[in-house]
Amino acid sequence: MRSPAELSSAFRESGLKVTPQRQLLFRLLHDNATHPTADALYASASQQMPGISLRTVYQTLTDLTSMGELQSFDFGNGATRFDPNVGSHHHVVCRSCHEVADVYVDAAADLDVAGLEGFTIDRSDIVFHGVCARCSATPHATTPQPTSQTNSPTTGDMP
Amino acid sequence: MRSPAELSSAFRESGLKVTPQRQLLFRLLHDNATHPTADALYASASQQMPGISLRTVYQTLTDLTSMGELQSFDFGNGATRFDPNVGSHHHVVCRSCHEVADVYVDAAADLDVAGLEGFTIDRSDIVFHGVCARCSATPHATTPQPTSQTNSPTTGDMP
DNA sequence: CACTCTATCTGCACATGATGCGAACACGCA
DNA sequence: TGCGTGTTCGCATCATGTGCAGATAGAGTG
Repeated sequence: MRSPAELSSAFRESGLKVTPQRQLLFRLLHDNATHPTADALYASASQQMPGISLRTVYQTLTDLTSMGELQSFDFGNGATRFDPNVGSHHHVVCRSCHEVADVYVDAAADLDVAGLEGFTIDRSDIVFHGVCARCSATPHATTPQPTSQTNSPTTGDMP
Repeated sequence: MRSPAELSSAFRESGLKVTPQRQLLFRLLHDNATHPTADALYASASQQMPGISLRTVYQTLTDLTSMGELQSFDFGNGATRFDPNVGSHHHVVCRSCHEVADVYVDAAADLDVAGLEGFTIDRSDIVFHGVCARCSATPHATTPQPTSQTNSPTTGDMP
């Protein structure tokens, strides 16, 4: 997504208002690579602006998503996750702590697929499920932390 | 998943009981390519066995999934979908009617991926989003129907 | 066939994520 | 400063799932 300043301009130009709540969310989302849930953003926002409504967070996320400034994903862990990275990329999800990281798949657009007859495709999502380095070291880790990745790359197709 | 008869034997051999409810669900799921939700199965089951509990449907689906007889997927449409096809395959989802179809992706296991450092991957899901033939013809179709696909194949990578 | 043990079924309460609605509020322009 | 309309907020509501406990009924045994 664009910077908070650019978004503010874009909102005003579209006749939308730039409220403190929206500005706060712009800042919290900009360059945010943690793929936060609405609830996580609400928690962060509440620290800087006690009293902000969860409803407003949802509303703003929905608006930004429909404006194309955010992408939303559901990895089956109960809550929708939002990603300000709207470029072409895919994801890897830790099945232990549910941390999400961006991955880049070469030739993802050139896959040879059987069974698409009749469908007009406009988006392809590839999601890798596995265990992150931290959870591999601490089997029962549950608290996601910011970016941190290290060794032992591995890939496979198990379904 | 295996046939109702095979599942019944397998259940008994494992000390699990073969109840009419389970047998009904075995039948409803066998060779079922519609990727039903728990609620959809409950609706089907209720017709043949009025009084069956939604709780029992959920329980049985969970059991079959943990036994490896079913795969479960969440495509972000609100409800988990179940698939008796436990072989290696992927999916295409209609963004209009939410119909789900199986697709087969060549070389899905050989993708060249950047960003997996630190992760140990055990499963890769590829989901194509688009519009099915029926919804292309009838823009506002909302009622999923059994299998039916035809022309105009198209693929892309838009995110 | 009756008996018994125990897995299962069922109904309801509850948890969580998300949305609809209406009144009060405040951004942005004149 | 004043006004109009888009926003915010809080609460009710919906939907998918899960936890719990008593009633029920497989399935092996005598």
